[in-house]
Amino acid sequence: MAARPTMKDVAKTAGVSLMTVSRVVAGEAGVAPQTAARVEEAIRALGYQRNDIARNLRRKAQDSRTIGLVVDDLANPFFSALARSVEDEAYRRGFLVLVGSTNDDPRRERDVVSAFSARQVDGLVLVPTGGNRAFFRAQMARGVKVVCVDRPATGLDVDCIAVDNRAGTATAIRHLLNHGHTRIAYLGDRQEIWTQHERFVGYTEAMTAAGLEVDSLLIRHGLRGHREAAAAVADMMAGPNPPTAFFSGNDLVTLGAVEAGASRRFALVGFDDFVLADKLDPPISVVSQDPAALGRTAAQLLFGRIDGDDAAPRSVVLATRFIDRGSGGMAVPPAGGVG
Amino acid sequence: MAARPTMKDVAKTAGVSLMTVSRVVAGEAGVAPQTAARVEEAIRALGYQRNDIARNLRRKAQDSRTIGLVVDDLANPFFSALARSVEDEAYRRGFLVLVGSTNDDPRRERDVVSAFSARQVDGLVLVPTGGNRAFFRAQMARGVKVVCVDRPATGLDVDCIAVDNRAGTATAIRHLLNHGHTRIAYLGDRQEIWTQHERFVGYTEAMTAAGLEVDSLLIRHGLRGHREAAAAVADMMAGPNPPTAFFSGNDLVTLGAVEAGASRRFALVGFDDFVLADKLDPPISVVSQDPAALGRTAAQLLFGRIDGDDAAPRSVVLATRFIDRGSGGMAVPPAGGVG
DNA sequence: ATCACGGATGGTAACGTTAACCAGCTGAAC
DNA sequence: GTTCAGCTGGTTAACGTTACCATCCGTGAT
Repeated sequence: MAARPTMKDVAKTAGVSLMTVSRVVAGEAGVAPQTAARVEEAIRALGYQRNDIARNLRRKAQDSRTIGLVVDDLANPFFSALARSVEDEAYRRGFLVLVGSTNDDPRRERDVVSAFSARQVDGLVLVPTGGNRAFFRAQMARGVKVVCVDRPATGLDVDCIAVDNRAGTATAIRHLLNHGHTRIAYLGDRQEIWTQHERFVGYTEAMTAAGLEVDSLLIRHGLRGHREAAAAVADMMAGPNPPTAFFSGNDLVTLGAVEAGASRRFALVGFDDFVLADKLDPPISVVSQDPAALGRTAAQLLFGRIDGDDAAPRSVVLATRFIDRGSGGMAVPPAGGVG
Repeated sequence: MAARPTMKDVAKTAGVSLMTVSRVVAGEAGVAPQTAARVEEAIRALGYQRNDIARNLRRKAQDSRTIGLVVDDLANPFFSALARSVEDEAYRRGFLVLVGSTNDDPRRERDVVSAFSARQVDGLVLVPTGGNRAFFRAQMARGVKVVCVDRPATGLDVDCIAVDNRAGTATAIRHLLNHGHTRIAYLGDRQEIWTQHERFVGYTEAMTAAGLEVDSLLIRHGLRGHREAAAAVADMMAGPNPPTAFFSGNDLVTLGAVEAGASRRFALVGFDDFVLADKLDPPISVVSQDPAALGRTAAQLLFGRIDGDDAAPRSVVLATRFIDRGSGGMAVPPAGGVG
């Protein structure tokens, strides 16, 4: 409860001026060793710690050594892995990280980013919701550097790190086609989420390229979480002429499909790798991406910007990796099709 | 790049004094509606946003509306679920959250907490490494409120939220005993981690209570991550007189055991529930705890402290839940023991 | 003895905001 | 017409730090 000691207190105790204390604390040259020792001693005695709020205010020209990290949901393994690698990069550079989850809600995104910006963050690693275009433009005009991860910010001229969602999905679909599947269902989260849209386009393109029509009865968007996904699968399987294979647009949806299809009734390939995918029966084939690499790259790009890199916005596309574990070959229909 | 507008700029544009702007921005009464409107207009025109760094400096008596969250590893699903619920509570109250991972390294913990404290956080939700006792005492003397989660801070008089690790473990061990197992191996992370120690004690007590000797060949501490755990299992199973059952001290170790025992060669019960545990073959029985509840409770307690609650430190113990999925009944030895 | 110089230290003003007063103005009551 | 209350708005001084400049002292050259 005792008021925190300030440089003034330290100065009084050490019998020197405020400025000398400031110099010692900042590790600047130009202080005699004995004087410095006396100051250090006073600092220890009082338990003094610099107030970085005051410091940041005074030297506002410099950066505040704080960044903001805004993701969809911190509890999601994909985003938490990403967050950890952003935090590691920040720690290496002596930066602090403010975090916020948006829940894919533009209003909460706005709240969070606004609060971060009021705290004078130097930059943001952002998984954008898709809203708040004008708002972000205003933030960037104020000097806040922004780097998008996982999804680009539509209509915003910023750096972006993401994977090639279309190509990754197309590979997965071709894998299913090669196993003889033609009735391949698509399960995805809300189409407004850029990654989901891209993956759906990849699905459509791969199907069309194979000369197949996309059956709208086999398409489900807007699946939030595994429960809804499981229900969608059960629903489709109960209908007439069910699919023989499913493509799932993210890890949670894949989980739902696994729950619904524990009895090997259909083939399944999902986007995003997940823990124990290889230990299931059958092991699940996936399109895998590396969230830690995404986070690391994003952070590095952001710190480059903070250090003054003002080249044109970059767009980094990382590759996905298809991991064939066998689940694409289940329940292959007899040759000849359904005619 | 343009310098951020300040209240001064807004005042000039609106043709009022600085104080009037401050009052409008803070939403204080005592400003005529028309004047306020003029100020609002200027704010919009300039894109003004309050500088909370300056604000916090001036009103240091009040709190800075920022808390720090320090966990072992943000990428670990357990901690990320906890983090998300802490963040939700903070968001509801208009607080910001700084995060840091310690990697169970007291030095990094110290770095991170020190930086948070220099930023004048009002409180900390902390998963303590076990080191830095004196350091934390100093921080708390400065007025930083601390609440520990998952593990108590030994020798520190602070609030703590954790589960009953001994009782949870004992339940698991008794479950295995009831299935006829007597050679039950213990696999855990570093014993210096409080939870691991507690779980080991629970194991020992349950074994002794059943009149069984604890065979040191069946004990492995210090397993960091699933890979080491899998190797430990393989090693034990290859030895003479292998165990018929394993208890694993955390989720990652359980994962390793699953990897090593995919072929149902032994019984297994683990601490911490995990995604897909029920979809494995066999489904894995676990002692489950609720990380979101831990985080929520910790945050609520912390905000209570920040709001002035200065009652004696509380210790909240949440119950664990044993989920029997069948993996405890595998490979039951023939009655009569090993003689 | 004087001067220039460099290293050490101190004084002062700012950073952007708010707390605590204080000064006008209006209008109503006497 | 004076007074006082009530409201609006302004002035000043902080918060804890650092940028900038001034001062002081000892040394060596002239």
